[in-house]
Amino acid sequence: MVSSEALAERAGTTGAQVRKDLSSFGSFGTRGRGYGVDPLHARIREILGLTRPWQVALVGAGRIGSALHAYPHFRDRGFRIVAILDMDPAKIGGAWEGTPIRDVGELEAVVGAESVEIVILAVPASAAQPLAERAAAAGVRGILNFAPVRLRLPEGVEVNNVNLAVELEALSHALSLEDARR
Amino acid sequence: MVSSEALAERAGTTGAQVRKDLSSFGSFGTRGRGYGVDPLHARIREILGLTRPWQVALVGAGRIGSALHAYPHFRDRGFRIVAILDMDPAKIGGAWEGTPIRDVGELEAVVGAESVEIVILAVPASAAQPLAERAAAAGVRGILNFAPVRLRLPEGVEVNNVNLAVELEALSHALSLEDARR
DNA sequence: GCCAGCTTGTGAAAAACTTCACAAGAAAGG
DNA sequence: CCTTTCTTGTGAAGTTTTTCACAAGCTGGC
Repeated sequence: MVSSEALAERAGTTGAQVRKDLSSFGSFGTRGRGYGVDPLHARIREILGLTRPWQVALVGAGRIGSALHAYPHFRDRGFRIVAILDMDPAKIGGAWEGTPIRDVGELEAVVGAESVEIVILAVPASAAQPLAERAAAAGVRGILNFAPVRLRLPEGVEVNNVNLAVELEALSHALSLEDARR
Repeated sequence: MVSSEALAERAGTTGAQVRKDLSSFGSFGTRGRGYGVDPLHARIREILGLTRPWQVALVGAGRIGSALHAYPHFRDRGFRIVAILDMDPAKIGGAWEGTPIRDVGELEAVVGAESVEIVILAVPASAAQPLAERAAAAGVRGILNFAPVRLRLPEGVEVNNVNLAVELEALSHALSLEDARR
């Protein structure tokens, strides 16, 4: 068992916050005892939609793509990278750990054939928008976008942006504030 | 010139929000016209602390480290990766684009010699906490942490976490919600 | 020089989120 | 079986953030 307070300490928040958040998905704690770790874990996996695997295509076989492909926590949580696409002829025809790198021109075909629901976009900023549009048109439901552009896509396509420069800039801002306070 | 509404559209928010946010740093728009692009850009760089370069050490020369080192937008914004550290003897002694890869045992020495203020931590989860502590003790002020652990550090050290698995999980959650609505 | 048309900056209102605080319930020990 | 101890779940209070709405102010044209 684990208490809301113990969870809060690990997550960097308060017990009340943890309880409020969890209670919005139903009440599965036990008063006086806390939350059972296994049931809680199972429930969170359910809430996050991790109880079934997701078919993922990796678009962009550059350095970021390479890092993401090797990232063990994706596979752990049921994200299956079923295809890798790139536009560089030097890379097309190669393979990463058995998964072939295919021509990005085949995007639509791959999405259809492999029932791809999520695309990880790890391409240069200039290539991102058209590729995202093609993926969306081909039926992809979610895009994890590493390109530093805000994608404009039709309603119904979920986009999650990761902008590495912004993360460093946030640090820079925080440190500058410190400096200014002195 | 650019209006708050135009900025808002690009950023995915509202004009009122943009104006409130900007006004908290002083008023540098012109009524009836909007904001001058160049002054606005300069002011934001100032606010983010990007008017001077930051000395950065990259700890972890794996795939993520490699992607980050090659990421052009860091250098663009004044983040100078002045040192690369790793624990793998096969990598130590090598170099990336002229920057030598050094033994992570030299962390403290490097931080001192190069006046490193920011560390990018791109190491496995198990190695992150001790390395973060060492960096903090050596005088590093900010850490950009890619390891999926919550670092516990003394007050005054800024930490910014990037958790790639969480980003995909957020997508998964959003798509599951859609499914549930049907 | 004045009027018309825009757009900022900002109080006030509304909404969202967090914290407080405590009744309700569960378990362990006697 | 009763009492003590602990921790959840949740209304209410408090705080923060966002939206609304409009006076203030700039610019261009006449």
